[in-house]
Amino acid sequence: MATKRSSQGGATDNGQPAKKKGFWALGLLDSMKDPALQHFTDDKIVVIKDKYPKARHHFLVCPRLKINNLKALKPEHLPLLNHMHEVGKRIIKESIGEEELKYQLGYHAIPSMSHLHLHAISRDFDSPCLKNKKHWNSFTTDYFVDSMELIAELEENGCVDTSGRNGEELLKQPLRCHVCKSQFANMPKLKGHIVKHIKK
DNA sequence: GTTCTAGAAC
DNA sequence: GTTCTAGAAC
Repeated sequence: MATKRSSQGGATDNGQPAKKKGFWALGLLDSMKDPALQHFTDDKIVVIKDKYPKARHHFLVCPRLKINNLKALKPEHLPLLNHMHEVGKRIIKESIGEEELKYQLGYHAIPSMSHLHLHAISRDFDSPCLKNKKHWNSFTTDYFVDSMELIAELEENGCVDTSGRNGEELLKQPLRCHVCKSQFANMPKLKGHIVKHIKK
């Protein structure tokens, strides 16, 4: 067999160009529909486990309503955002259980995946899937938009404006421990360090 | 979002 | 020599 990379997402391999540009960016919509990945659902939202968790506990809270990004948010979405926040908080707490891990709830300023999704993630960041600077800075710099702050901004201004943040810049920031702010030259050194902050 | 890998960094 | 990052392809 001429084994190229096995095509994902049901694309055929015989020159059938089922591959649109950025097809992967819609993967979240497929994951939402897959009962095997659904951790919790109600009439407003679907909660799935992140396919590549960046910490010991990592969930995505997705509204059933189609909302493309933070820019599309309007005051009418506030009840939904509050609901996502509350359910996300409950689920991450339940998942963490007895462990003494903190957590954070929020959105990426410029997400890679289409469709709005709230990250509910424990703050150990102890995961083999957390591999590079972009991963790290997307959760530990202002690239990560805190859910409560986002809700407050929408309440005050009637919209969410992330144009003040330079996403590219934030992702290139030096690697710093999120607990003690120590700086590290590379990912292995950072990862070796952060586990020391986890109470066992 | 991930995987792969060239070449920079060590 | 090996480790690690970062950019292209997917």
